[in-house]
Amino acid sequence: MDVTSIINPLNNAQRQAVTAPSQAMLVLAGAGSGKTRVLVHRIAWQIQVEEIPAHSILAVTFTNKAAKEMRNRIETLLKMPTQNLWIGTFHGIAHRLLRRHPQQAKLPDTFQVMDSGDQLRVIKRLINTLNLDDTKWPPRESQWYINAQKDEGIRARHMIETADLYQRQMLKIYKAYEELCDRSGLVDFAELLLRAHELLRDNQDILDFYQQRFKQVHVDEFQDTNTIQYAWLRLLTDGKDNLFVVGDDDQSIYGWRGAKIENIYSFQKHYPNHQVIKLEQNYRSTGTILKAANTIIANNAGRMGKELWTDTGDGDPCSLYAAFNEQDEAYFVVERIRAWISEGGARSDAAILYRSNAQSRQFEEKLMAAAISYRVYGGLRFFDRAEIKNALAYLRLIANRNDDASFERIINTPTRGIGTKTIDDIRHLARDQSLSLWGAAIVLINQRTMSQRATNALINFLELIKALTKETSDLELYEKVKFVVEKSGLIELYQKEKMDKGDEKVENLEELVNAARLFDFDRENEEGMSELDMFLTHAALESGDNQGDDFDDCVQLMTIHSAKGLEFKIVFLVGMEENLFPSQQSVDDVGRLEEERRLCYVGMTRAMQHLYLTYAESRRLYGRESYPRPSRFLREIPPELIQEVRIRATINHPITPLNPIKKGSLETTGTYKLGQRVSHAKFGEGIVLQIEGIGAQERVQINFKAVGVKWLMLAYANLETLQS
DNA sequence: TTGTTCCAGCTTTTT
DNA sequence: GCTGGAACAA
Repeated sequence: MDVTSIINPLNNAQRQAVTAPSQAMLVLAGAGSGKTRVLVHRIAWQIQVEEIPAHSILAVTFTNKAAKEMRNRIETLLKMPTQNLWIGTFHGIAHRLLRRHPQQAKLPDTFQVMDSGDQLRVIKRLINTLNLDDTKWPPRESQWYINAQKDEGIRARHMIETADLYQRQMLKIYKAYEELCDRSGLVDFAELLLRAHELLRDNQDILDFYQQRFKQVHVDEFQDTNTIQYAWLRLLTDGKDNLFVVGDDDQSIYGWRGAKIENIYSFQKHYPNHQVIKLEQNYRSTGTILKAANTIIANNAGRMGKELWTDTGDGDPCSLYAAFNEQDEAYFVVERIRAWISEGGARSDAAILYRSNAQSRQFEEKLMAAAISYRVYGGLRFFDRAEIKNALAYLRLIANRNDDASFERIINTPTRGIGTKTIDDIRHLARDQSLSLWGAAIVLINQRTMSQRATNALINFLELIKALTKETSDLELYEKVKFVVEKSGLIELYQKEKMDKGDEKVENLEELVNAARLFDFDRENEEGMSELDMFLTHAALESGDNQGDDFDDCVQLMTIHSAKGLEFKIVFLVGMEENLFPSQQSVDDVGRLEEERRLCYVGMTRAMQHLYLTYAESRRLYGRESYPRPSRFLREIPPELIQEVRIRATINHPITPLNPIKKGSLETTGTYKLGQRVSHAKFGEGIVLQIEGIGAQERVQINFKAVGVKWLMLAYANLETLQS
């Protein structure tokens, strides 16, 4: 048997992980250390060497992209297709289980998946129906609350009503929401996971079946799992020590949405026979970048402990640019990118990473002005567009009449004379009699209590849906979509739209038809599902790539969060300012601050060859000028790894009376550097945090061990420098 | 029904 | 200070 292709490309630690006998395993994989490679080769090893049938292997990821990439790489390595191998996202796998066992999961077999936008709309409606003031009980907050409960495995019926008004109200909404979802056959993302967990927990035969089927379970990005995901994994692997997880506690940046870094510690408790392997050799970045990142992350407490290293040399120092303002910052970055391109660098190898999306604008403007093509990640995805969601809502109503979310969405889109009054009546009747909106509409018509006009309009709508259902029943999927898009009146609606947007929407609808035509059933084949159901599920679970075309060579703009897992030759980490990064809302809480620091670590380790850090001394934020201090993370980088870029001579400093002295500049004086340890006769030992002013006005800010942070006039302070 | 005005909100995001 | 959504007027 030829195993050299599986083994040869691996270093020692990787090889150890890949070839280990079946057992619980925790692979702590640092950034750029070949995490995916280990997973891919491990699975290939099990199939080819340990002769575990592919259908007995499960691999779970968080994103569709990661799942796809993993499957492709395994197929390339093994030189064979792997349809039997279960690789998918937590949500995708959970969905598959629910489709296979709808009765045991207590779901109608027409159930549909609802994305978070749908969920929000449903909750918004619900709050209105409950006659609650939605300014006092914002739908977003309720949505967050409900999902947080579900992520912890808590159902409304598990909760005890307390005296707390907030809790009582949230519980009321949660309850009503659960009822509505059950009635409509709607399943949100968190529900997929929770149901799948309950399915296994409450049906011993099903649990036995899958426990026996899956000889090996692999998990990618384990540090991002939440409570219910981990509980589900434990059920599947209960008593079998066959859970292989790969993760990096230092790259846990999704705590705010329920990810439990603690799962890594729990894993070690729950699987006492586990083995830990650390992957610390980095194949991406220069030694300098790694050193800087290592030093920063070392400030976090409670780490598993890892230090990245490389044998490819130090490379250039990291560059730091103190911009005058956010305009100057963007100007600087674009100039550097221009230089990079003129030296033969590819645009797509350059990335601008920021903490929050709002920061992208200056860079877009400057790039546009410089005629450098760029792509901003994280906008609306294809299946999230309103026109697409409308078309899908028609299709969903065809597939499941009780889908209230879709019913509401399209009952008057395009407008067909069904007003708020009629819709309100339907809603209340539905709620009073526990009917779906569709059912309530029929009752309402039969009651003959509405005006003739409203009744006719409503009848027309119901007839339209019935007609669409009937006339498309024998059509191919793409013909169905085409028929619905045209006959629903959506095309017509958008054609009439005056602004330039209308054409685009029509094009998108045509693109939807095309997507249906290209939809690959074999790949997605799930037993018991119609083509339409499969397509709708695909739309909900994979809202389309916001990935740019790989063909386009353009500069990449994205948040640091969305850059996780990617790498670029040259990276600009911009807006390195207090209250922006770390975010204002995270500075008061140690845990959240540490997550920001991990985010910084993630951002820095995206860079392969060169890392630029920039901050602005003045920034317009929310319409007001602010004078932020440089990010504390900058101070955590050893100064010798940083080279400050100064092109200030070419930039005119407008005179701003508010900012007479340069605040928070990181430039070094002759004697003192940031991070320099000093000693003061009265205050004792401390560390230089900031330096400002010139000559006799020169002041330093020092964090004294004994007395805290103080500003001192350098001329009088008589500081003594200490070795660090 | 459409266009206008007003007002809150303002990290990060995948499924 | 800008944006998106909701409320309002015509």
